Amino acid sequence: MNTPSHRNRFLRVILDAPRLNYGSDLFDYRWPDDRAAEIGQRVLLPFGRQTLIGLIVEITDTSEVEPSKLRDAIAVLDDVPTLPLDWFTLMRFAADYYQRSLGEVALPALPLLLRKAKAYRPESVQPQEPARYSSRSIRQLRKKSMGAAKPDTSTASTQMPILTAEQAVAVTEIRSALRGSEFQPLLLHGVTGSGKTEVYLQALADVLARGQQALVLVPEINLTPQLLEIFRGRFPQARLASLHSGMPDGERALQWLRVHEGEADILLGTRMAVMVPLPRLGLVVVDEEHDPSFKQQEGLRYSARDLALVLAQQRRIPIILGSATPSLETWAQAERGRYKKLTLSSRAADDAAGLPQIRMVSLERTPLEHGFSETLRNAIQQRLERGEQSLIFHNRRGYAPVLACGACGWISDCRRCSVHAVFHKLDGRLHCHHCGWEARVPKACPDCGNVDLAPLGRGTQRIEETLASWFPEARILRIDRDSTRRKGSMQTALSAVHAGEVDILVGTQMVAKGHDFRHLTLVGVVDADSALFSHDFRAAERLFANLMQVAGRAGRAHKPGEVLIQTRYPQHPLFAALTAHDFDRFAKSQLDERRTAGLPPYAYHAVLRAEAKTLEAALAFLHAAREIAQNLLVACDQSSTIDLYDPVPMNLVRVANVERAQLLVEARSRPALQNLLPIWLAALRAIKTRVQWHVEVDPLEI
DNA sequence: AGCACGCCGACT
DNA sequence: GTCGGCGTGCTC
Repeated sequence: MNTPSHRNRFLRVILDAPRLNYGSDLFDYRWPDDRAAEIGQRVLLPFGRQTLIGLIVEITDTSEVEPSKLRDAIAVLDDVPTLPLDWFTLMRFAADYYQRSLGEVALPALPLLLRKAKAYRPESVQPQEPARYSSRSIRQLRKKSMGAAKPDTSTASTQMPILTAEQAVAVTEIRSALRGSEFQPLLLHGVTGSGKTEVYLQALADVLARGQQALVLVPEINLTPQLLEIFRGRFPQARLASLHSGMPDGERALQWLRVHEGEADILLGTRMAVMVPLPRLGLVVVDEEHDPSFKQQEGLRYSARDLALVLAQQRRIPIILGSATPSLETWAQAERGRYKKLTLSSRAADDAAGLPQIRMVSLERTPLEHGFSETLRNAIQQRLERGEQSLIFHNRRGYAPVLACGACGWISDCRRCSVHAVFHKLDGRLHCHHCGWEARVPKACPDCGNVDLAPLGRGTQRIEETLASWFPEARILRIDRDSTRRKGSMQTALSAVHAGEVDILVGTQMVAKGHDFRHLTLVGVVDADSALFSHDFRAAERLFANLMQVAGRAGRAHKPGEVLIQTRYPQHPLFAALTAHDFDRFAKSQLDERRTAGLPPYAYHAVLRAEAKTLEAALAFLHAAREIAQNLLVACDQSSTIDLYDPVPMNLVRVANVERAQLLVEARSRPALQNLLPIWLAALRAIKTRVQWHVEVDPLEI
């Protein structure tokens, strides 16, 4: 409603409507100048014929927008504290760095309930007074949280364990960094079991004592309950909040609000937690900082680890990056002295088992039976006899990666993707792990009618079957995405392992992460070779991290652990470094290679990806884009700083009937890359094309 | 995201 | 003749 008795100001807002946000995404609305409004408040707006919630980013006296187009904002919402300027600073950084608009970054960072205009209805008020809007769902949320707020009276022991000398040094350094109130990245490099968590806990105790908040990021949803429990036991008085994508909307909004309002002291969460406003933030912890899960793989492709560093820098506070196998980016920074390196080289005092013994099982001359060497099979047998647990690690779910016809060569391919469909024996179906396509296993070969279709290779289901036939008396549990699809099933499975109700655990990457199995003394890796000669320059880094992580599951609580890794290349230098537990050596050789080849962290990558119905269309767009970039580089004399590669089909060229291609941009200078991208993308947006495209800055896979 | 506009095939 | 397919473009 227009109120002619007042003069107008203009609210400049960003909106939660992604496709708008290409180019400029600011919209102006009229707002009477006698009514409260400030930057960082949410505002209810008429937009087309719908009502949306926007975020005020500017308040001005003038507007460039044609007056006939301007409309009145409906109401400024004050049901949630105003978003602070320092939060906008981080959102602005992320938008600029990842080449998105502020709206695309800032609005999705808010919980859905705070973006739902439908929940807002005008309240009946005095005549003359402007109507008030208050959201029912937010009020319900607050009511619910009042009821749920239970003072924790548990008598959990809060005594600090005795630290190793290295832990003590690390804690001292972190304490001094906390006192310094300056940006200080600390790399906590410690093998599994070396007591990184205890160092975090002592740092957190300090932060809590200072009345500050801490943000703790973990890579996996599954790791939050375990760590929350540890925090709760150690800090019974602290107010804990957690956040991950598995949470229902209401719960998410509640946790977010508690943190934003300063009502929570520790926020433990997955990558999204880095986007939460924390008014009293004193410390950031990124656990398993090398983990690829910190990089979001769709939408805004941000690295939560990298944004956490920016956050710490902006707020002038320390940040702890913890890992047994730091990313080479982080390692290089530590080597240059930009991050302070804190090393925990031995297993903690309460964990007398020492480092697990890692042995390579050469497959050069050994005959395999169902994928197992005699050595590995005997080792499992031995554990069964001793009543100890074994973990068989295999990073492939399903029964067999492909089903094939021996007669004519037919192979089970996905109809919509350029990959094989995986044979799942349990449901008798073929599954595409990329697009979700599935079909019944054909009774006979679709091409020649042969009824003998054979599974080729193996997945976790087949390994489980093999072990069950060899060890019929053993209790075998498989943990992978298929077995843990139901909510809570992962926790149930983990409890069974902890309770000693499982003899042999078969699992994918999922079980390798952070879970501490006390009775596990053997880890077997069925096939370590598939990543060894990959074209992806980060494959070795990932393989080393994965193997080290899974090896870390073996031998805790006074029982020595053994790790057997089957390979056809036992002499490979990666394995030599692995068996010696020598990350430093591995990192040095990798960094030397990267430096020579001019790859990250000595170069900076961005990729332009195109998706279209035909590969030709995608490639044609990329060729045009390359031409534009080339001209821009010549114009600003940067041709020698930035290399534009030839557009190529992506490794996985077709997914869900969409053909994909990409163009790699490699820069020797980060600023040069960041200067090129905005002008290049502006030019690309002007191209009229039906090709879908996006850029990714710092891609993990190219 | 919604929603309107607009330009071609197949139908009560 | 109209109904409706979804490509294109706009929303302060």
